[in-house]
Amino acid sequence: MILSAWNVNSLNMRLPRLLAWLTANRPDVICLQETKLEDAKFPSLETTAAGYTAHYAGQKTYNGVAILVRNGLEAADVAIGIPGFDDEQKRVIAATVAGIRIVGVYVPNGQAVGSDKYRYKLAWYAALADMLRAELARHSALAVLGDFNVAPEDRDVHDPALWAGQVLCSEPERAAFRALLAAGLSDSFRLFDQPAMTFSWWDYRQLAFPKNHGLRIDHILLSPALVSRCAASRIDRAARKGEKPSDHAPVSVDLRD
DNA sequence: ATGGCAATGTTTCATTGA
Repeated sequence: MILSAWNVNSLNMRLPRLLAWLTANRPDVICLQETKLEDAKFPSLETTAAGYTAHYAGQKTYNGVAILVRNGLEAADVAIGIPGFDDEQKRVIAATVAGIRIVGVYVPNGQAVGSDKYRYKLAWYAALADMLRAELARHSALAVLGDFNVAPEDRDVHDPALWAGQVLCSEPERAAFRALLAAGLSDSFRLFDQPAMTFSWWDYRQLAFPKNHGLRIDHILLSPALVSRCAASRIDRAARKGEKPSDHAPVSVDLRD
């Protein structure tokens, strides 16, 4: 079973790339972030034609998340948002597929350390941790996938000195991310030996991608029951190449049956 | 084997992203 996540930075702009990627990779489930589409404008016809059933929670211009489930699998108990956390922004969607509780997340960016958006990000992370503790109590098989907007360690940063203390790398953000791990989840990428300087996001500016000036901020977290099934965790850097790429690459895990 | 911001809507600039 393959679970994937991809911040598409506008599903409208990225639909041709997404459909091609689905055809080439055939994940069983893919969580999308930054669809930037109201629900009425979601391209259901196209995702259906590609062999996926889509569940989504979107809004105009910003945010927006979706879970696409390959034909032959059923999505049960679809839920939007973080229970008990009042939030206009569409950033979380969950579903149960093949006995696995899937939570797709688009964590707030935080803009700048100390800003209102930064405080919102940290509050949001605390609410997510509460939600995931509750999900873990109900589901032994839990996968949390998406754009976490945190580079967990310096080895997830192309130039740690440049980024030290900056948003996405600050210690309070890293502590907020580690709180998810402390709840009982593992960063699937670090279950395996990985090449150094492997990233999931590169700025559109300043030749960041060809210079590999990136960050690893897109993650797949797994509960112990899924860690024991996990055979691989990877980032598809090739998807960042070419015309009109998203600034993020898709991330995936392979789970044994 | 890559390329010098991109996407959106408030639209010809401002806002946001990371």
